[in-house]
Amino acid sequence: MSRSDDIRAAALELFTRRGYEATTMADIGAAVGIRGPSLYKHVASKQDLLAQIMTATMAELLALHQAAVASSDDPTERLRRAAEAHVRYHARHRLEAFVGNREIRSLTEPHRGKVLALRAEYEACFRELIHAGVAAGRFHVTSARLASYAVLDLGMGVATWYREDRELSEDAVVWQYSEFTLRLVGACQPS
Amino acid sequence: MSRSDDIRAAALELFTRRGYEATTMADIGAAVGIRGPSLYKHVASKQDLLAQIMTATMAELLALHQAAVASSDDPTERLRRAAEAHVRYHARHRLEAFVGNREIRSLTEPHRGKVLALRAEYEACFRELIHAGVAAGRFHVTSARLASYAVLDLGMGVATWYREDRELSEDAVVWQYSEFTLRLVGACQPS
DNA sequence: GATCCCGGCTAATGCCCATTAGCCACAGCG
DNA sequence: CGCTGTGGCTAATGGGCATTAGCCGGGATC
Repeated sequence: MSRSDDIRAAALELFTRRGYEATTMADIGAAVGIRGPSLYKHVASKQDLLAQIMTATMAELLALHQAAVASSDDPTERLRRAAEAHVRYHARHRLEAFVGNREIRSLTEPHRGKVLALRAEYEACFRELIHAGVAAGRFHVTSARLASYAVLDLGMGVATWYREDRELSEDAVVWQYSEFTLRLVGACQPS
Repeated sequence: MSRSDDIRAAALELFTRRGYEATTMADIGAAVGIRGPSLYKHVASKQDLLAQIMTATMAELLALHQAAVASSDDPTERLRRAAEAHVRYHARHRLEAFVGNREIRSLTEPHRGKVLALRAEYEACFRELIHAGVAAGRFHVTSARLASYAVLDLGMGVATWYREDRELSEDAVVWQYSEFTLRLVGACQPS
């Protein structure tokens, strides 16, 4: 289904640049070289397009997170890898991440609940990771909740300003930001 | 002009919750107890409402920043105060900050340029602050640009999740987050 | 008391949009 | 060669929206 994929990609691009509400089916059609109504031969609705993008994004993010934290038992190392996965995803798939974060309010109810649940689960994972580090005396923060918000927000910020063609490589950003994360939770000695 | 202020406040609330595109003039009118068309006795247009909100927000943020950094010569103290002002604004005026960050793409051209210029100026201030600290050997980051993005994103994140009625007081968030900022740039010894 | 204007209202206006209906070309298959 | 299904098109449907026009009550001003 190359056509459907093209359409999803075009929609993603437009949702990112203009927002869901400001994007019309005609716009999406034009981006793949057909008229608006023809899109309905490939997708159920505009809303469905958004739902597909957002659920796939959250599922992928969660899967990457699970894989990252499964690779170590050390709290610091687990958080580092989780932060790396988080930042790398937000850099590499910045369109998906951007839309995933900003268009939740445009999702209608059967889907919004699911996406919010996945997001809450993701947030809880980070909070738990930080909590474990604090309990082990490895991190030093007064509020694990606040620290987890901070760490998550760092990644989301990457999705807003990162561009592939800058002087900053993906690896550079990932490395720096996971360093920021560890400093933030007080896991690092100053180098 | 209490009425105009009420309208701006209602628009701000709705733009935050539903987004600019998804908010109708009728919605805004209903929020202040009148019909949509009657709003035009008080405001020029929906777009003008957004422009007023966004330019006022950026101007206020910049003014607070200037006041904060003017109060010290020490790089660490200047960054701390700038971060405090940044976070405090994003907590106390979270609606304004939220809309200011998310609806830039809904602003049409005469205004968007101005708001983007103000925002660029604000970002440059932080970058300069961090650069100065690095030059003085007080901060330790490989990229002042990256660090400034991180610091700014932290504040913007606050505007997305902060609520006045939580267990976390404004001061608690401000203090924690400015601590995060200083740790992030490597200005803190681990305590 | 007449006038004026402020701030409401309802009813257009003109447009845009998502989605549906119904048509057609054509490619692959029998 | 005919059939069928795929994927395009245009036209219609039904609705919503920002904005404008034009009306009106009522309080302030003279």
